[in-house]
Amino acid sequence: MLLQLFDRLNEHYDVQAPWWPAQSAFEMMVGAVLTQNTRWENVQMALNNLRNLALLAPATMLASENETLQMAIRPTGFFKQKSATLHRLCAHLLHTEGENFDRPLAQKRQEWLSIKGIGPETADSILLYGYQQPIFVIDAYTLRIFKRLGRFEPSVRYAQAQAWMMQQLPNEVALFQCFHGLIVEHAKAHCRKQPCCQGCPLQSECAYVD
DNA sequence: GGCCAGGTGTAAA
DNA sequence: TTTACACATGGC
Repeated sequence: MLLQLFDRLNEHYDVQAPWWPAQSAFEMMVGAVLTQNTRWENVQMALNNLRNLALLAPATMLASENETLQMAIRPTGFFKQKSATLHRLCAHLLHTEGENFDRPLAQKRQEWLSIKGIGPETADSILLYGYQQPIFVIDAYTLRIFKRLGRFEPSVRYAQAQAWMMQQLPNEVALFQCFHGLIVEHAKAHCRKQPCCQGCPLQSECAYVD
């Protein structure tokens, strides 16, 4: 049934794995931090600033002055916290450069979660889109849509929602990437405010309000 | 002018 | 363990 939902969305939106809009893995990771509780349009402004300043590489970003970095990412809000998180992210990347990726996925996830400013959604996004690891990303859109569909309890937790999704899906990176992308595109197009609206491909299933 | 956005960390109940 | 709140800018 979850795959049916995937098919339904897939018929309405043009989403191809890996979907995440970025020119490099590092840019993807930076975007994941910057989009925390922030519109993607604002993230794009910040990414353009960083690109113009040649800061879209771990070494140059780590070497950048905190004030420079803060000015560049200001459009995304929370710029003091995020600049510190980005510097920690760069340090982690440079420190673990050249390491083999043979450790269990759960362990790699814990390493990312240990970085202050990187929580479950950001860590899973980095693993799925930056490292092509099979883990499902839960975001505000996912929670909202599946609550409305009556699939999630109103009080559902991140780990619970993630386990529920992954139990029902084949463990495939491209599927996880595509499905999450479809959820985001669908939410942006149809599920911002109202439970449902004209042209919503999930209208027939949408019976719940937040 | 008020509300919201692809979260996270911290403190208090 | 769960809930409340701060963090901040830009667009509608």
